[in-house]
Amino acid sequence: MYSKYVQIVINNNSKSTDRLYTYGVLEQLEEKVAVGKRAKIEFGRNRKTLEGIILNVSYQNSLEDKKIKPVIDVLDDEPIIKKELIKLAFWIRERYVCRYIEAVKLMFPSNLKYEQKIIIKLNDNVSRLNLTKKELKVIDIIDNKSIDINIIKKQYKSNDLYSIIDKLENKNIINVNIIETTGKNKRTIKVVELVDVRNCIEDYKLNNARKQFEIIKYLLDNKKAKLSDIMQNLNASLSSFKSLEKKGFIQIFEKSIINYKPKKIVLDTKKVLNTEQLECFKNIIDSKEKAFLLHGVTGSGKTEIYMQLIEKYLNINMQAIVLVPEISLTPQTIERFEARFGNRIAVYHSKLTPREKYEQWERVLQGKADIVIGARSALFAPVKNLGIIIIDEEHEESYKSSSTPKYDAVEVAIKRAYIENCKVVLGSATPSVRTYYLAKRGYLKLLEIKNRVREISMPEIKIIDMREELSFGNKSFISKQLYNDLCNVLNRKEQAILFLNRRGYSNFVLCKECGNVIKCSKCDISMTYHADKKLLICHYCGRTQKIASTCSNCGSSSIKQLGIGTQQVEILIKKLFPQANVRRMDFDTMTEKDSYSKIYKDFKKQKIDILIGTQMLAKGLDFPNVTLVGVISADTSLNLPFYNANEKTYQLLTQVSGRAGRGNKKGRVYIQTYEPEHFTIEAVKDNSYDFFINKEIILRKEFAYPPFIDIINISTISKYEDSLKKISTEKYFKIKNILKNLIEKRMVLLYKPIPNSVYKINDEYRMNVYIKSSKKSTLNVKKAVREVYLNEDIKNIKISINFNNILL
DNA sequence: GTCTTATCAGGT
DNA sequence: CCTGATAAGACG
Repeated sequence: MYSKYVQIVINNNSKSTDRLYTYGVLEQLEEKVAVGKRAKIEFGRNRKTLEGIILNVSYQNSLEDKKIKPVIDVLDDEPIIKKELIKLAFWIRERYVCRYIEAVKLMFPSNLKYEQKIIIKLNDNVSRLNLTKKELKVIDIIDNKSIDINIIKKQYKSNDLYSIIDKLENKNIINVNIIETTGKNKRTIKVVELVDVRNCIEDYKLNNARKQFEIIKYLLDNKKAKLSDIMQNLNASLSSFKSLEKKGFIQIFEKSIINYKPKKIVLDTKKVLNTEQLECFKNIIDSKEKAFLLHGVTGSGKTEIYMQLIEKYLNINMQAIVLVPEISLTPQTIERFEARFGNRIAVYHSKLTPREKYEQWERVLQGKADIVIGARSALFAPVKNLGIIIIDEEHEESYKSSSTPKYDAVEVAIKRAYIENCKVVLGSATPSVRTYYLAKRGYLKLLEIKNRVREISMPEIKIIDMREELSFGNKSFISKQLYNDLCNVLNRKEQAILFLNRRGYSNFVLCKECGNVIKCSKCDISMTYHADKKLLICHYCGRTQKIASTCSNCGSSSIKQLGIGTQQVEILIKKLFPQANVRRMDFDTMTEKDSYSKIYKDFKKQKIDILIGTQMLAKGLDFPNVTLVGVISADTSLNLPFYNANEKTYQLLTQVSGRAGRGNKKGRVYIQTYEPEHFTIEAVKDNSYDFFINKEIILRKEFAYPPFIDIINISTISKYEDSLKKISTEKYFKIKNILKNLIEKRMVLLYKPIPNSVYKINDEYRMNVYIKSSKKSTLNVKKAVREVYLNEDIKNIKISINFNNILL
């Protein structure tokens, strides 16, 4: 009966449909079906047809034909996911323990969705005679309106609704209408074209219709025009057009437009690579290896290497994907690429509307763009002939997805490169421990650039022991040395950056009498005082509340602000240097769309003397006149309770230090800390990545942390604390039982469910189970996690599975 | 995701 | 023995 079969994943997200279903292909669709296209199918006893994505086509099948339903229609003319990306999706499903559909959905924009709605309408003049009780009940619910069947379902609770609907339809009492949305919601405009020129002028009927005649005249001049334009110019109404169309004079049709206006671009010429750069470039082009780690100090000209690599592949008709951290995806970055490569660039980032995302995606699919630049999701761009993937600042946290599947774009990029047989280059001045270790083990080829491009020396880094400051009687959070040098910088009309990784005014507000700390009512976390708004703000959920003058717990008025934030630094610095122009750049001052570029421009024009901010300004800012960088406190980051706290601190401090001395003047960096002897701080001071990484790798091995083992974390999240505790314990024992053998053999360490470091966030509680697993056992652990946490329905509880990822 | 069937408590 | 609520299972 069927000559072909397709394996389909159904586009719905539920525990038991996480598998492939076989459908048969009838003769009339034989030519149309293909891997990567979407298909319209019937499923179960659903009235609606559903959408599925064809992941495989075969000629044989083990099931009997009579048990197989046919594909109703094929929804795409061309595949929307190419085979290689399907392969990648399968890999993602295994690696990050998610469902097929969750992995497959990464590959195409979310608004590309086929859906059906069933709308019921009561016919006119219905007689209520001879109807059953149930039929009357349904009619009462419909109540003279057009209504979605789901709304009826909610009110009419028994399960025979569809048979009642059928009866009512047969009795001609109601009208059942199925409405399809294809999701191909391109932006369209209506265009009017004159089709029958000779007839229209002479046609007598037009003499009475003045407006219609005007329209014809207008079209005689213009031939084709936008409907909205004519309507505006002639003040005509739609009905005039409709009747002209009926008479056959004009034709109205929809034309899709893409909101992509090619800009005028001043092309930039390429720079000459120096010896070190050239060697890296050649290494990547010539070697047989696919994956490279480009470890180059800040200012070593990695971007120029990327550009020339891209050019190389464009010249042989291949395309490139460039991933940059979300935070660096600024107009400046894009302009830099446009200046080199012109308009054939597609940009992906999280601030695009669904439709804009779709448009960018489609440009790539249709081969209208050769370079895709974007945050992590750009990795899945439907590039046809992929030549190279570049990941800049590969150590950045933003490459790890925070929604399911919680993939790591760096790992996935390497996988994609192997599947598509293309190159992948990971670049960083401070490679992550994971990546560096991969290179050390030979999975990546390590390329190093030790010198800055323009023979600018690295900044001088001074560590300031804040304990000493205290013993000298300096209770302020600005050390004497930093203060003095700030004065010097201002005198020399140079610029300074002060860095503190905590926004707001103070860290928390405490009552000195009873020790009560003001916490967010919805989250289990202390509120941060914001001096500018005079409000307490929760940094987890954004909730605000007024600060009271007395303690809500004991009524005492000795309320104290503890811990410093950027706002407090701003206030102090303005007090210390009233003549200087001081500005702050953090999440709170970035409320408006162009605030970033505003501060950026002002700083560049040297309208700002001292810029204070959070990690936002640690990345990528390149200002030649900045000669001083001050890190107010290195300890906040160093003492975070994560196994990668050292790594993150090293990266952050190195990045922020790199902001100093990028011009001809020598830069200086002051790092204030209470732990100057910490090896991370020492490594930053000596600018020695090698020293840091070797020590850190030893520590990771000793304490059994990634990359030596895998950590899988399962977060259970719920509004209902009691059932959360119950379920998380139940699940824990269940998985403990499955993994019994591995635990006994000490291949797997399973920890009891513990409350998340911030137990309550936005009124939801979180419990975490951590599993440490030897690399050999990881597959088995993942299998068990899938069985216990993914294949069972858990009421009112959300599950989040994280693989080698740090949570909150 | 949607629908059907099984099961059980509670009521007639 | 009926009813309603809820959990479990199947869909190709």
